[in-house]
Order: sequence, then C-alpha cells, then structure tokens
Amino acid sequence: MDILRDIAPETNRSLPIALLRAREKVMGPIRAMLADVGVTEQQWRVLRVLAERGTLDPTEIADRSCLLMPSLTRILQTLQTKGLINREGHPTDRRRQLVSISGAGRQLIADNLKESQRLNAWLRESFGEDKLDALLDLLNELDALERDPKA
Amino acid sequence: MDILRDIAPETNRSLPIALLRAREKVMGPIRAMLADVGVTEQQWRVLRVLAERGTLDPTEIADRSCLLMPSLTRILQTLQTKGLINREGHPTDRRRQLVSISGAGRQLIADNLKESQRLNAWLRESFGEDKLDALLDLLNELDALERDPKA
DNA sequence: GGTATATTATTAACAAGTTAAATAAAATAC
DNA sequence: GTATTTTATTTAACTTGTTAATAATATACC
Repeated sequence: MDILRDIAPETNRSLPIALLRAREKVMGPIRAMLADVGVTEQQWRVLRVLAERGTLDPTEIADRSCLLMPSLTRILQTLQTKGLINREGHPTDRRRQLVSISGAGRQLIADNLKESQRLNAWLRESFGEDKLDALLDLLNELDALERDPKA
Repeated sequence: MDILRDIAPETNRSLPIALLRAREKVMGPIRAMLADVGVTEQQWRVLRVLAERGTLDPTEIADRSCLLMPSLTRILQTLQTKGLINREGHPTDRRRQLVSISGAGRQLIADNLKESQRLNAWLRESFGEDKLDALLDLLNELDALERDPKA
C-alpha cells in the first residue's frame, strides 16, 4: 500500500511539483493578460526576446526563450501569419534565417507593458524583494548543476 | 529598440524562465528513466498518487497530481488501456468514479523505485539538503500568495 | 575536388496544456 | 414534484512539449 512512503514526500515537498505550482502562480495572471490580446505565453516570450535583442536566428531565439526548435518553428509560423515578426534569409548561410520583430509586434508589447510591470511589482511587493532574489539565486544554482550520466 | 529594458531582466533573473529551467533540470533524468518504461511524466505522477493514497476520484487525482481535468481524462484512458489502473463507478454518486492502481501499475512503480531514489539522492547531495529545503520553502510560500483580481 | 560529418531548420506523430462548451447526474429551490 | 442550479466528467479545438526522422547547407579532411 505504501511502497512509496520513502520516495513520495508530501506533494509540497516534491520539487518537481512545487516548481510546477510556483510557475502556475506566476504565469496565471500573465496568461490571462495575454489571452485578451490573442497571444500565448510562448509567443510573448519570443516577441520579448526579439524586442530585447534585435534580429536573431531561430537557434538563438530558441535558446533565449527556452523553447525547443520544433515548437519554435510552429510559433514563428504563427507570429508571421499574425504579422508580428519579419523573416529573411541569412546573407551567407542559406540554412539559416534572420528573424526580427515587426512594428505591429512592438506595438503589441507596448500595449501590454504597463500591465506586465504591474504584475512584476505585485510579485516583488507581496513576496518581498529579498525572497525573490534568494529564490532566483537558488533556481539558477540548481540549473547550473552538472549531472553525470550514470553516477 | 529597448522598450523592454526595464521589464525584461536577463533571462536568469526572470522568475518564469528560471522556474522553467530548474524544472527541466530536475525532470530531465526522471523523464529519461520513464521513457524506457513507456510512461510519461504525468502518467507517472498519477500512478504515484494512486499508489500513495489508494482509491480516489478523478477530481482529487487532478488536484494532487497538478493536472487539469481534460488532461487527466486522457491520461486515465491511456493508463486504463495499458492496464495500469482500474476504474469503477461510485456506489452512491453516479457522476463520479473511483480509480485505483492495478497490480501491473504497482509493479511498474516498484521497478523504477530504485532509480528514482538514486535521482533524489543525487539531487540532495549535489544541491545540498539545506538549500533544497530553503528552495522548497520559498516555492511553497510563493504558491501561497493571494493575488486579488485587479489590484 | 569529393566524400564524410556536423549544423540548421522543418516535419511527423503522439502526449499534454489550456480554454470553452457540452453532457450527465445530483442537489436545491419553490 | 418539477424547474433550476450546481457539480463531475468529458469532448472539442487549438497550441505546445517531446522525440525521431528528414532535407539542405556548411565544414572538415583526405
């Protein structure tokens, strides 16, 4: 009946689930805001990266927005259909392409800037600047761990 | 060009992305292990909950395994096809059903117990017991925040 | 130069996330 | 005791996550 007693901590002591719940808490309001504008959380991430860094190739976009290439391929198609990005071939490497945000894309970001800032401010205030920093530090440290294949 | 300078922190200072990366770090090895057995991360979560708490109705499974009902519906269908769970109608409330793990389901969990424990041990050792606890505390605290609709 | 290898991006196939709506049974109102 | 409302679950439609396969181009090296 309780084979798992030793490996199944209460769900709030399970790191994967705790990460899932925390992420949902943070993303919920953002998703709601974006739904009104008709873009998904991932499309928003791509637009932000492009607005922030300028023209990029898909590989770098995927890296910076934490998306896998197959997902990004579909997302770029969607964003292009919506007229939120521009794509052109890379001048010297014909495998690659160059992607940049369009004027409409910039406008969409500008339209949601204020609300996005409000959500960030809410987080900093309710949770506390110090705790937020501590949490980010721990998360980055966890992400930096190296796991050797079969230790 | 940099409308976002003030709301777009470096990606490792963005909480949603940091949570995403940390989760991938933790789940990667687990997913790899489960792939060999032919179950997904979410199916594994459902099986664990059932093994841990016994017979439950879908609503409680969804709550404990952090899945939305539509996802759970599909997952339960898959698990039933694989013979890993049993389903029966609720004796008094015919809207509900009762789900329990099958012998094969228990066996699958037992087969992966050792490896799962090794992964947990690796995490505790590489990251540190104290940091792990601190991280879980912060995540739970974040999850407990109340956000009023339009503050 | 020409072949093997690596890199970039896309496609395919299936599982899951998300929102909205549909369905069905039970509880409640009056 | 029927109409209405609430609750439990499923279905639908669309987007993304994930792994594997494929096509096209670049690079390495003989």
